[in-house]
Amino acid sequence: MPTYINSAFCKDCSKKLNIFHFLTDDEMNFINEHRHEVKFNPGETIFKQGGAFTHVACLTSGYGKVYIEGMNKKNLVLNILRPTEMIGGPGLFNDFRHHYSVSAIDDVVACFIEVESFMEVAKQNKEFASELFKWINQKGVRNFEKLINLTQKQMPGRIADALLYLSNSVYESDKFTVNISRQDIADLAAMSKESAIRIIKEFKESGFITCEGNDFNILEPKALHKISQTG
Amino acid sequence: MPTYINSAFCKDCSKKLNIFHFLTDDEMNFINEHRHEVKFNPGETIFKQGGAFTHVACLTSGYGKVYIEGMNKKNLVLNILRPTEMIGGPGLFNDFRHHYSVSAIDDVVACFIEVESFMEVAKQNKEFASELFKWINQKGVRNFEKLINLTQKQMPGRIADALLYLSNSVYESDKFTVNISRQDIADLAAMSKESAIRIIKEFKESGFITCEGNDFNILEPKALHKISQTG
DNA sequence: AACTTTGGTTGATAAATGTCAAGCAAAAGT
DNA sequence: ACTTTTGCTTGACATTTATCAACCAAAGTT
Repeated sequence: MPTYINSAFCKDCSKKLNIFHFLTDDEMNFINEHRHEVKFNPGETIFKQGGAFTHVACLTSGYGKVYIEGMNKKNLVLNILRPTEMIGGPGLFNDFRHHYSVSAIDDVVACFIEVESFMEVAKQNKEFASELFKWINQKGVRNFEKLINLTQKQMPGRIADALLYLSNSVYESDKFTVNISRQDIADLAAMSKESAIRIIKEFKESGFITCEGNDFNILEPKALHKISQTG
Repeated sequence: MPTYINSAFCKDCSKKLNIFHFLTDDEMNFINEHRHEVKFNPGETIFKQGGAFTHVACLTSGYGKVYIEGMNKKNLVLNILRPTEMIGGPGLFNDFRHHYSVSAIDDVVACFIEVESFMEVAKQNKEFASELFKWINQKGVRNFEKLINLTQKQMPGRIADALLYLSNSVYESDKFTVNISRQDIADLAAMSKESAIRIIKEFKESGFITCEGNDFNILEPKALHKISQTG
């Protein structure tokens, strides 16, 4: 089983990433020449917090977990990545270090683009640069929301947010089977694993959701929204 | 007393802002033609969260408070601005709304630059664009740190962070007199006013700081650092 | 001078949350 | 088939933190 492949052409995958929409054919080819693909096994580290920011990456298949390694070995999960999502971070154009880690949840294929080439294109192409600004700032808005959610809501509100996030943005269905652990859900909502389990149980008993093992079903999304709003 | 003035020339103030270092004279003049200054009284709103992002601003004198208006009328103070600092936010190149509010702490003069002109220069000048990317991502890193500090430290660690921030980054001295309220300090550390007061009292009793009213003196910065590290 | 308002402080209490320990079930290894 | 490990779950408990109420002092008002 090869861990280094270069099967797909950039253009195919980039169709789904609107950040690449404004590239010319030449620029697309340039990017294509400065990229490579890597396969990861479940649990393996794709980006390591503190490490050198040498490449931007793009998940072409599989799920990934983006998390900040915080204090006392505690992680804060920022988001769950699906194909096809780009992975960057605030080290770009800055200190060129990774400020979060990314690990493979299941079998993952990631496409790595050399950061110099990526930035060169960003400097050449104004539209691309604008999209990049937009992309970075969208992440920024999401982090603001996370800051408020995690500091001003109590546990039921935070778990409601986490479940709605998984349902709406990750698995895109009311019914979904998670491939992340309870600890990951807890790290998404910034609480202890035990507390997360207890709140999920409460939601189950209230009839807002069903949950057998890793199978979730959001029965009353409106109720969860309300809990999220209330705090 | 005029509230609309246009006294200073852009170039003077921009010397201190390294983001403007790479502008040509023409670009500088262009910015200069598309800016205006406004005076604010203490407490007045400079940027309003949710409002249209029509201008980037720069504090030319006085102190400002950047805060997210969260749930249940609770605010989260992101940082305290001093002259000469630029104010933007993740609405730029994105949805062109403000995602935080900014208010004047004391008498403030702010210089507003039209966002279209600002972006035009960013698209023209690659070096400026790079600096802008860097600036935005530096804010992003700081927000990551805030996310960890506020979700993974308990109150003493968070107050230690707040005091060190005020000492090192805002008033730039071990001895300083705050012009913000106890509530603001609490909002900086994401806790209730009463809790903030209590922790400050504990630090006083431990001999780490002195504090009479608004006069603070950091006696043992190392002790505060340790508390910040421990959580 | 008397009154009101505002921000700061304190104590008592209740609520929220984490920690610890134990138990359980499924999966993995031998 | 047995053991071991791993992740999930639950209960009891301790700690952290917010809330509420009262009080105080300074500053502003009448």
